[in-house]
Amino acid sequence: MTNISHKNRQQSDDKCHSYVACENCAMQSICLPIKTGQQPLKLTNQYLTKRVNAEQGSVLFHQGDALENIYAVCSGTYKLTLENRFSEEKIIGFRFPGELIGDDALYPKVHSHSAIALGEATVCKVNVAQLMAYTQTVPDLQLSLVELLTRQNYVSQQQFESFISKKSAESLVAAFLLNIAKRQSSKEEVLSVLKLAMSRDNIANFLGLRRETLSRVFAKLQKELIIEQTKKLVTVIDREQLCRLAFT
Amino acid sequence: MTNISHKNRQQSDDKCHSYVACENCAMQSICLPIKTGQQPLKLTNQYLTKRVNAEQGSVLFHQGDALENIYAVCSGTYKLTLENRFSEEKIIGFRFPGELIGDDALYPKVHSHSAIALGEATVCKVNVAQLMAYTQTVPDLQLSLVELLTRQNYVSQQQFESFISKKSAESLVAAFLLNIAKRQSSKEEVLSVLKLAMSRDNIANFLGLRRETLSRVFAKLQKELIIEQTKKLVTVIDREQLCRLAFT
DNA sequence: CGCAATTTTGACGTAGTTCAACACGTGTGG
DNA sequence: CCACACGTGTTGAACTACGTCAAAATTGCG
Repeated sequence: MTNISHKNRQQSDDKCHSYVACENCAMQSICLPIKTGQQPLKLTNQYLTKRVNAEQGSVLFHQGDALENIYAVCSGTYKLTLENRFSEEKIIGFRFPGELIGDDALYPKVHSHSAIALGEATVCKVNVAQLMAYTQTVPDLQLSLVELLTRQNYVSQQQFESFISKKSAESLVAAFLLNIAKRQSSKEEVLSVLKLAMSRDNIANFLGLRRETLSRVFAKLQKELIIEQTKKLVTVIDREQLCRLAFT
Repeated sequence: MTNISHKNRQQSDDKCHSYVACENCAMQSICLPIKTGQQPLKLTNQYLTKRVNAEQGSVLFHQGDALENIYAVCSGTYKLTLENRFSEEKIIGFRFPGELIGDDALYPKVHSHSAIALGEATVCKVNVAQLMAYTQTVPDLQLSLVELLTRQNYVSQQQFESFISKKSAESLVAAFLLNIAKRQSSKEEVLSVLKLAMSRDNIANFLGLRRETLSRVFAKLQKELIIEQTKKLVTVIDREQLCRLAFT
């Protein structure tokens, strides 16, 4: 069951959320179908719900849910989790503004994981049944869907390859930070101060490390003046060194 | 550059290759477009080349090559590899009959890894440019392509999820053997004798272990009467135990 | 402020790596 | 035909990175 809160909560002392522009969103190929020659708004409104608010901890879908919608993050961060046979949580990914959630369920029509907001967030929602209905009649939309799928396949592949080749805890962490930096940056502009919405436990869980190990790695990187950390903010000081570590 | 040998080499003392049936192949949705209402042969012949022979070590494409074709394995086994900045090989997957190769390059149009035959093999070849040209005019083919992509996305996702939950060497090996067994088996029939075309070094490389560690794990599994190994043949004796180990 | 959750630090155990030696099969050349 | 190299796989012994356990320090929140 989808479980999004529409309540407009007061922004806490978090910085204001920055919303990603549609032009930088992975969903754009099916949200901005200008090529269709139809009124874009009129068409997309049939299956697209824009900027739905979600509060901390709210769940877009649960592992095992039938596929109803796919989502694009507008602001905030989501974690994707698997649940062990004995209800241990395993984080298999994070999603940042401009990235898709739930699209990997298009084939078996069932979500293989859960998606949970880490803090307040907003998402755009695409109803799959309605989208599919439209692809039947609008050929260009189908083409856009192919494009979306191939791009997404590529993203998954990239992540897989970056993961499978890492060995030491240090290189995992380095690769993680660089990956986050890249995904939070806009095109051509490299971000060096990272807001991490997730806890250290979340990161350790995702990377398959113990929280203690992660803590020690961060401490080491800080001591070597490669990064600077102050609670949820991590600053990349020596990007080159970090790259070197990531590819070791 | 594609690099397939058409020479009909004498079968060595390997067992005869078993070719996968098209009905069990991941490519079927675009190879058997019976729904198109056209002469299937006439249509698919435009982009499909069936059962091309490839010899041991031959390369379908290199990491960095521009995408020309995607392939389905008919017989034999392929390894997919990344090359390190200093030419160490990292194996990121194996492909068995009925499975696709190169499809993940559909988006950036460049292969992110190499595909190399482990022994003699045959593949079916789909020319992407021609396929794409046809999808423009044959809507059902486009739909089939969407289906292929979503299924493939799903497969990647599954593999990623199995990988990211980092585990002991023993459970990695157990999961690997079960995975191989499942992929080499046909529907509903569980295979217990596995022909491993890849060397122990290949497996160790893929799993991120040292060859010595892998050897010790195999020895332990054999001592505990869970598997039986005679060079390239591995027999799963106690499937249940193997499952238990895989999920630990 | 005060309590709970998160993060860090230290001491110690262990799984897997590293290094080195050996065993086996296969191909090559004298 | 044997000698030798070479690729592949196995085994033992020492080493090390990460996990485990326990406790302290810091942060966040009512």
